[in-house]
Formats: sequence, structure tokens, C-alpha cells
Amino acid sequence: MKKSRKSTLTDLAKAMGMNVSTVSRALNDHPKISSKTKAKVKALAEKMDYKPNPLAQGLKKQDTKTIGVIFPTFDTNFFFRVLKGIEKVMHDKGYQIIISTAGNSSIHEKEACQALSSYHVGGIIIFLSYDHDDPSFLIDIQDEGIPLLFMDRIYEEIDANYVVSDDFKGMFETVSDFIDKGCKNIVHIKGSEEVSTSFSRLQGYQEALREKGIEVNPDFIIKCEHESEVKSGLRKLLSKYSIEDIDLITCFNDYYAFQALELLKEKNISVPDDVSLLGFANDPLSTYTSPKLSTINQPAEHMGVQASYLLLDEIDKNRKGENYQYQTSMVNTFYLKRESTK
Amino acid sequence: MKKSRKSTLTDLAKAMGMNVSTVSRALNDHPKISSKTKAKVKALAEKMDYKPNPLAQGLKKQDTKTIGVIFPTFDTNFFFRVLKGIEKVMHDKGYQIIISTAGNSSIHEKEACQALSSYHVGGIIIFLSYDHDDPSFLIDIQDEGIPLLFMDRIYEEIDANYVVSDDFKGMFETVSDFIDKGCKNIVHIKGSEEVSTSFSRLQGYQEALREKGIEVNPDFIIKCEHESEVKSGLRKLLSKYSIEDIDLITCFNDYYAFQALELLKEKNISVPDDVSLLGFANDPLSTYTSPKLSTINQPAEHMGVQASYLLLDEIDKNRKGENYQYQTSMVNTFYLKRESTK
DNA sequence: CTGTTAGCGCATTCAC
DNA sequence: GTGAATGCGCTAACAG
Repeated sequence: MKKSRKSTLTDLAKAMGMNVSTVSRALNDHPKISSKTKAKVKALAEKMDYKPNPLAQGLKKQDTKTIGVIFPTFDTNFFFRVLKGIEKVMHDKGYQIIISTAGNSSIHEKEACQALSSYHVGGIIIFLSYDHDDPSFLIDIQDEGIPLLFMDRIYEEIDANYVVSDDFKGMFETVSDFIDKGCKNIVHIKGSEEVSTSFSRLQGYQEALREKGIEVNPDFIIKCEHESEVKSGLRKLLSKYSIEDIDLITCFNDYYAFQALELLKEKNISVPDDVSLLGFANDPLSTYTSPKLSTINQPAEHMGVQASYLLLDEIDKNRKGENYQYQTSMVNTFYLKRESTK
Repeated sequence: MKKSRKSTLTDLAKAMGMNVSTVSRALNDHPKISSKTKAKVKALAEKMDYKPNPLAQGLKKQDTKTIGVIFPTFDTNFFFRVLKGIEKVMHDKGYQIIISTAGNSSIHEKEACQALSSYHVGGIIIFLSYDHDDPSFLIDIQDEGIPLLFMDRIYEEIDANYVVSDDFKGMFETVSDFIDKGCKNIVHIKGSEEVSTSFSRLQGYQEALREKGIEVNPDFIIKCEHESEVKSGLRKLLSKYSIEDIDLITCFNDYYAFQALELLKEKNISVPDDVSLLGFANDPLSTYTSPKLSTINQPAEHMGVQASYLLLDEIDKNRKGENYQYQTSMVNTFYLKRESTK
């Protein structure tokens, strides 16, 4: 293996018979460098394929042009779509993205954060997935000057930027509309208690009923820790109620809805003729089912973009020493009609 | 914002009244440091929450405990699954992962590679998506001592580790089996010429027919640059041939197969009763269609794991100065029967 | 066993 | 306008 070295500032300086600092300044468009010199230096830099060493730059400037992203898992497509949005913005701005997952425990999650912070990333976008009895490590990271941006979930204790999708509103408005259109008997398949989004979506459902003066039937709220529980939950419901008693089934997410769809097919219940079915998230899968799933769109990619802008803005303000006002950005969710609803 | 600085080696040294290098050595378990000193230093490091600065380390050692991964896009699930495999291994070994996409041109792809190399990543896993008339920049990166591992595609000109899935074999064996079971009239919906995997899959199809003495009907090879062309391609075929003339439709990938499935439904052609349909890749979507798609499994996550091990091995051998034998790891693909085939 | 020194590549303060 | 010198935080070669 040949070990041909990259050219450095010193190499350039030698080749031109100038001082390193002059070269550095020329490359950085320092005002007090003659444009002639600048041109010459830049030409040579091009020719020698000079690329500044980001490590050295980072060490010097205490700013590494990298940001960290922490996902709970790589299991759902949602994160990948968010990542796409982040990638778009960040690479455009010359940032590299370091990714991590929270593993499967709050300890791993903490470690991932700290690893990123010790890497001196410029900021961290994080989907927190565990409850930490002691979230002070997050504040420590902020204190070290690394901005944190939390996605999808709000922590009252922590002052920071947040990007969340307005799950409540999407569900609330959609269910309200269905009620206006004459639906009365609406089921909700609820997600895990551990997940905050699960709560907002349930709330949206409940509030809509309440506001329209429909009593919430506890039987109609089916709690499923995991999508694998959906079928049995629904089966139980259908042993007590006939399908004629149900107009619409709303779900925690599209995966849940798909499980419901499969069970309904097994029972020869036609969607949407016998009952409407509504997913949540607009996961790509929702276009591959038949009937195609109506769902509530959660703009994953947009959330990534939004988060990136917010984070970069904070980084920028921090560097300039300006003071920064944290923001919580609520992105809209909305009903997306496909084939599984009437 | 409080700016409580991270503690550095110097801080530790001062606090202990020792020299920086002693502290450094103690932390790195240098043999010639008394275990008493080590213990004391480590205790304090813990207490002061000392974390080495990877930038400084990288600058010094020319080696950063990071690896880069370059994807063509964030559009298909396949990459996400590969990433999952990579993540698993790499974080286990204490590496951080920096991701990039190739953007939409060979120039961006080149830039992404160079950006990563200038970050002194320990190695790069890359899905090359464009043809470069001048791939010398890749060799340059290798010459700088950064191992490259290519996924999914082999470049004769470049000596390196490769991880590819044996697409030919999977398709060849599957089609052969179908012929043995009595299928004669087999269609292949072929992917873009730009994509090398497209070629291997076509080859597998053709070879199987040839070996079984079935003449390849050119009409039965439908070329589609993109999945959006599948329906029209198939429509054309069905205007010339009746569905009774076709036993099986094989596809470049699952997305193509899904398009085919939709068209067949429109035409009231039943899958698999009237015709069998075969996807490729085992994308998660294939379990959400109805009928569920039979496909050829491409073990994405395993490919990521495999690539990681190979790359880490090369990094390790390089560091130790041992010489390294490049490998090409072919991962198996195999038929996965679901509901769309008989 | 531990201290001293140098240097990785760069930006920047201070001279001139 | 440009050169010289310093230091970011760390490791390693050289002393002792």
C-alpha cells in the first residue's frame, strides 16, 4: 500500500515560497490579501488538489461541521425518511452526519449521546425513546455548548428546540370530519403507552368524540403494545360487536392498520364497504396494500428539513455569540384519502 | 448558555500535579505506568468526566474510529436495512458512522468520497451508483491509506473488498425450478441498464431458459428504466399475447412486481391462479401486498454485517502493518415463496 | 516509571 | 499586505 499523503497548507506554502499563514488567508478570502496572491494560491490549491483537513480546522475552531442524529432503531421507515430530509439540508451546508441508534436501553441511549458529544459534533438531533429518571446528562451536553434538538416529543424540563408533528390535531380534525359525515361508532386501536405519540393520537380521537357529544365506549379503545397484538384485540372486539356496529377503525399507525386490514379480510369484511379503516403516518407501505390505506400524513422528510434549519440556526447564533430563542416547530398532519375509507 | 468546557488532558494533569503525557499514558494503559498511578488517574478522569477529544486524536494518529457509508439515495428500503447491519457491528466495535449520499451526479459522488476521506475516516463502505470515466480518485483514496469496500457491484479495475449478493444464482435457480415444475412461458421485466444488478438478474433468467432448452422470446423481456414504466410495458405485452400464454412473470425488483400486480388486478387477472408473479429483494413491501409477493431474498442486513467485518479486518491488518488479502464476499439469495406464485 | 519536547494541520494574534 | 509565532488536545520519540 502506497501511502501518498494529502497536500497540506505547508506544502502549498513551500511550493509558492510564501508563508503558511498567507496561504491560509488567501484561501479564506481574508480582506487584506491582494487579489493577485489569492488567485495564484487558489490556482495552485486546485492544481495540487488541496483540501483543508477538517480535523485540524475543527480542533482549531472548536467546530467540526458535523452533526449527530440519534434514532431509536432502524426498524421503521419513518426514520429513514426523516434522515433524508436532514441529509438534504446538512450536506448542502457542508455538514457531515453521524448517526447512532439508542440501542435497546436508556443506558445505550445515554452513551450514544455522550459519544456524539465527545466527538464535538456541532449539534445533535435526537429522537429520545426512553424515559430517563435523570436527564441531566442532556443538560450537561447543552452546557458544553452542543445544541440539542428533540424530535417528536417534548420534555418540559429541557429548554431546547423541538420539532414535533401535530398528531393530536391531525387525528382530531380527521375524526371530527368523519363524525360530521355521519360516522358514529368509531374504534381506536391505540399504541404503546411508552410512546408519547401514541397518547396524542388517542387524545385527538377522544377529544373529537367528546366535542361532538359522542360518548366514548371503552370497548372501542383497543390497546396494543405492539402491532402483533392488533389481530387478537380486534378479534375480541368482533366477538362482542357486529361489524354493523362499527363505522370506522382508526389506528395508532399504518402498521397497526395493516394488521387490522388482514384480520378484516380473514373475516370477509370488506374495506371500506363494511367498515372504513384509517392508518397514521403515511408510511410508504400504505400505498402497497389493497385497498390502499387512507392515512394521516406525517411529513417525515419535512420534519428532518425543519429540524436541520432550526439546529443550524442555533449553531450559527451560538457561534456569533448572539443569544438564541428556542423554538418548538409543530408540523402539520392531515388526512390523506386513499381507498380504505369512504 | 453556560459554556462549561470539557475537561482536557491538561486539566487532569494540572489537577493531579503530573505531566500531560503521564496522564495520557495512564489512560491508555501504557505498560510502563504503575498501576497505582493508573488507578488514580482513571478515577479522576471519571470524576471530571473526561472524554478524549477525537479530533485531536485523529489529527495525531491519522485515524479516527469512524467509517463512512455512501448510499446512492435514501429512497429504497434496501439501503436502510443494510445500514442497520452496519450499525450493529460498527457501534459494537466503537466506531461512529458518517453517512452520505451520492446526490444525483457522479460529481457529487466523487465529492462525497473525498469529503469522507478528508475526515480521515477509517474506511468507506460505498454503493457506487454512477459510472466514472476516471475512477482514479477512488484509487487515490486507497493510496491515502483509507480502505474502500464496494457493495453490490464489482469493478475489475479496482482492487478492494467487495460484498455482493449473488443475484444471478438466485434468479437462475428459481427460474430453473419453475421450469422443472412445468412453467415454460416466462416473462422478465428488466431494470435499468445503468444498474449492474439489473444485468445479473436478467442473466440468471436467460441462462435458466437456455440451459433448459427454452428459446428466449424477445417479446418476453420487457425493459423498464423505472418502475413507472412497468404498467405500460406489460400492457403492450398483453395486447399481443393472452394471459394463457404466460406462466410466470419475473421482475427486476419488488417495486416493479408491485406495479405489475396492480396492472394485473386492473385487468382482472388473478395472481397466482392465472399467472405467477415473482419479485426480487424481499423488500418489506412484499409482505404488505395482497397476494403477498413471492420474491428472491436479498439479505440486506447481512450484507451490511458482512461488509463491516471485512472492512474492520482490513483496517486492523493495515494498522498492524500485516499485509491483507482482499476478498469478495458473495452472499446468497434464495427463493422465498409467499402467495403470488404457485 | 515519569517528564520534556515536538508536531499532526490549521487559524490567528502580533509584528513589520 | 505578508511573515513569524502560538496553540487547539493529543500522542510518541527521546531523555533520564
